[in-house]
Amino acid sequence: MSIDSRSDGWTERAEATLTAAGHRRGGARHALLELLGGQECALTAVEIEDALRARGKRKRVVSRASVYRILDELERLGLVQRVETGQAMVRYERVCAREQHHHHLVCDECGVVMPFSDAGLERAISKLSERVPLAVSEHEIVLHGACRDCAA
Amino acid sequence: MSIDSRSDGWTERAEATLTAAGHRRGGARHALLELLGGQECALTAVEIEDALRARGKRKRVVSRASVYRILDELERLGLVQRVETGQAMVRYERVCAREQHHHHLVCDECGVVMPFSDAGLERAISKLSERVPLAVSEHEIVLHGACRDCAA
DNA sequence: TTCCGTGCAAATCTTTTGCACGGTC
DNA sequence: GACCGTGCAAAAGATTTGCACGGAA
Repeated sequence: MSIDSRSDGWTERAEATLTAAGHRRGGARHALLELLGGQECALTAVEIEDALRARGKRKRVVSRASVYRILDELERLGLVQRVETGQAMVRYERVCAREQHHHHLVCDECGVVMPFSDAGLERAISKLSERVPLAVSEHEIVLHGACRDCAA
Repeated sequence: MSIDSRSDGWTERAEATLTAAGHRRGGARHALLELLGGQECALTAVEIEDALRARGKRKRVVSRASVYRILDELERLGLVQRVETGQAMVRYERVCAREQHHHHLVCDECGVVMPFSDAGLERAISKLSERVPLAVSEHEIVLHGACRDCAA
C-alpha cells in the first residue's frame, strides 16, 4: 500500500471541513492541502513553501504568510497538528485516523525526522492520562538520537 | 521532603562539571545555577531573567544574552535539557538522576506547566527504543489538555 | 598579564500583522 | 456587489552574535 493511498482522503475531508466552517475556496489553500495530503510526515512552513514553489512553475506559488495563515486555521479545525522537534522551526502534519496516529524520531546529527508508532506506548499513555491532574486531549512524543547513517 | 532538598546537589555538580570542562567562575552563571537548582520544573529564558532580577536588587542582575549563552553551554554538558511545550518560548530545566526523570503536562488554556512521571511509560519507551531505526539518547513527552482550574 | 565571562546593542531568523487587490459566492 | 483569501512588505518577538570591559586565573 503506498503512502498516498493511506492518506485516507485527507485532502477531500479537509476541503469539506473548511467549507462547512464557512470558508470560501482559495487557490493557495487548495495547493497546500494537496501537498499535505500526500505527505507521510511533518514539514516546516519553509519546506511547504519550497515544495509548492518547486511544483510551481506552471502551478501556483504560495506566499510564506499564507502558508502560516492556512496552517493556523487547519490546526484550529483539528486537521493538522504541530510537531516540535527541538529544531529551529515548528513542523506541521495532517491529522489522520487513529490507526495511523504516530510520533517522531529525530536525528540530532542530520536533522532527519521519521515517524513511528507503538501500541504499547499508546496504551501506557491512555492509562496514565486518567491518573493525571489534567484533562488530556493530545500527547506528543519525540525520541532523539542518532539515525543509522549518522550512528555508523 | 522539600523540593530544594531533592535538587540532589545539582548546583554543586554543575559547578564542578563546568570547572572540569575548563570554564572559569562567573557571577551570572553562578546566580543562574543557584536558581535552576532550586526549581522543580522548566522555566523560559525570560522567566529566568525575571527571577534573577527579582531576587536581584541587592544581588546581581543577569542579561538575557547571558542567560541564553549559559543555558546553551549547560545543555551541551548535559546539565540542563530543553522542553518544548508548544508555547512561544522554549523552556529549560536541570537534568537530575534517573529516579527524578519526569515529563510535562501543559494546560493549553492558561499555559501552566506541571511535571509528572510514570514508570509504565518509561518501560514502554525503553522497550520500543530497541526496535526503532535510531540510537535513542533522549525522549520528550508532553501531554496537552485542560488543567483542573480551567476544566472546571 | 592573559583571556574568559558578561552586559549592551545590533543582527538574525521565524512567525505575525496591515493593507490592497482579485477572485469566490 | 460584498467580502474573503492572498501576496507583499513591514512588524513583532525570540534567540544569537559582535564588541569592549572587568574580573578570574
